[in-house]
Amino acid sequence: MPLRLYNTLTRRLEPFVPADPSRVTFYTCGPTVYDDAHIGNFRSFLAADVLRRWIESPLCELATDAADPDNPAKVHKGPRQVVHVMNITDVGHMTDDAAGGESGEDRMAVAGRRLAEAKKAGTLPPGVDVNPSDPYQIARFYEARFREDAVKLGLKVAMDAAGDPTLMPRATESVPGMIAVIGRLAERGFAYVAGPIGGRAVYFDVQKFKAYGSLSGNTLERLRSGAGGRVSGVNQSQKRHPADFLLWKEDPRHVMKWPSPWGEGYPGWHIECTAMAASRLCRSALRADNGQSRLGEPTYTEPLIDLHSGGEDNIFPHHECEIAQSCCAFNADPASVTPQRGMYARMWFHPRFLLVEGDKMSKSKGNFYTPRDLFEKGIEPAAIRLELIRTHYRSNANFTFQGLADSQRMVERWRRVQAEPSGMGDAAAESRVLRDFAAAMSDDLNVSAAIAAVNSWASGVTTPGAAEQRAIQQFDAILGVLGLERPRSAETAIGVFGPGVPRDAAVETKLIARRDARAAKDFKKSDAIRDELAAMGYAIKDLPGGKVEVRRA
RNA sequence: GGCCGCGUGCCAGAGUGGACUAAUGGGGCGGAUUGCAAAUCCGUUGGGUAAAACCAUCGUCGGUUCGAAUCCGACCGCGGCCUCCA
Repeated sequence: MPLRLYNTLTRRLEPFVPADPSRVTFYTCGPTVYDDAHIGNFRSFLAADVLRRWIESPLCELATDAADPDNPAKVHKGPRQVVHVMNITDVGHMTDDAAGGESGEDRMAVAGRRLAEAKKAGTLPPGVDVNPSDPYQIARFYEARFREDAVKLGLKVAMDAAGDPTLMPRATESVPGMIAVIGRLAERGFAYVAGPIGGRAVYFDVQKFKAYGSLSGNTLERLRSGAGGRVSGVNQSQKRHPADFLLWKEDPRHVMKWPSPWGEGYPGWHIECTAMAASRLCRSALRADNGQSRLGEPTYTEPLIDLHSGGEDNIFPHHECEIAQSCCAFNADPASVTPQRGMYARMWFHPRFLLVEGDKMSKSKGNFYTPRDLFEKGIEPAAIRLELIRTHYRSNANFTFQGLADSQRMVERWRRVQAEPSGMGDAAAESRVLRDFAAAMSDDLNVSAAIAAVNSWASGVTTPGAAEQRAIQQFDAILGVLGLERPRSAETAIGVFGPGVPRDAAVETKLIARRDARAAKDFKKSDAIRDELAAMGYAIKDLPGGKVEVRRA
């Protein structure tokens, strides 16, 4: 069965039919780097990662004819490569949303102030030396932390980018490409310049693009009325339509600025993705490297890329604007572009938000976690990854500590299937579970059902053999949990201190006393010691060989 | 205020007209194992019965249908967007 996905653009389940099934192009809107990414950000990046891994899997089949998707003669079985690009947004966009990104404070400056305070308070991690008044240093600092977290959680694009940096391009290094695209939009009459010299703004003219609104289900009329009283002031009054969005802002005093035909300033929020996606995934449309950029002729009648993803909040305005500016820069006839013929990307993939313990995640509620927070608690990356991917991407997932514990146990169970030495192996069961797994994944990436298939198969495996190890390896190529880094336990003469549990001499003393009591068959005493440890917040487990594992209860 | 999505058992979470007696995992309960635990393995987990029959159940109320967790309507609750956000 070929892969079907829910396409936000058409609001339908559709077969995924890339231009070239052996080389699929995929762009994911990546992180902003003025703070650490949190688990909600990672849920959406991980959903994209699972999708990418599934398309690369030999188990995945793709239709090659949208009109006849189930025809076995028109199915692509591989081998297949996915070129997956995820950008780094290191241009500091503005805090003041109501004015359309032209006023307020630069987010990178806000981050700098926060870092400066942390530096003063001495709460920066040891070994960190970052100058809080240099926006580039701030961006690189958070970017490095993001890459580290991403690799720990098995984000393949981050692992690949270690060898090929062009897979995770930086917005600040893609400005010439953005300027080229803006220039083309102005040339073709889709953009206009407003405001006085010294404070000019280039806007995209939404009324010139008929299909504007089709991704988010908006119309220009509704956008105009919905804008209401919230859009006011000088920036709005110089626009031709309230939904017109900023492409370039002239502002010579801005913290990050570049020269352009419209004066020294900074790019708008949406243009960076168009430039980076085109220059890395569709080089005939735009080549932009190291300050040189060259646009191809605007002769496209087909989408530039196969697949585009981002969090659900990106649907409007970000992706809506990205579609508009991309089609108007590259398509032969932007007026004839329709959702059914594909706009800029063939398939639009939007994972939903993550809740925490049933609540919206927010700093004020104290339910706001980064992967780092969880690593520090001794929770291993595999458990976090599984917890974040095991709910269907189009539902609001609920992150809970109970769920994290469930995920941890599942991972351990799979490890046993993978690791335990061999029996005969059951090739029939293997082919059955591979088929069920593939059917679930191909059905709009139903990871829960796929995991259910793995679990019911795994519970029937008593003596794993070659067939079982082969199967679990194929599943994990997609789920991506078994190969992740595991936190090490600290081992002493008697204790094995689990992840996140510091070695403690008082605990050691009690363990020794307990061992002696058990040797003397004084179980009353040994049980009392176990209770004391429980009161201190530790759970213990006797290991073969006499050592005792110590974990947090 | 406008637009969109969701609501499943103790919890998480699949299931979108008949095989739902609701997948799967966790938790609970019983058993094996253990000095006792933990971990692991086996069984069980709406009510009812010896077993059945029967009754109840997928936010609430109503409707469509021979048949509804699934389709339609209203209401309630939650989430998203309506130029910060994954």
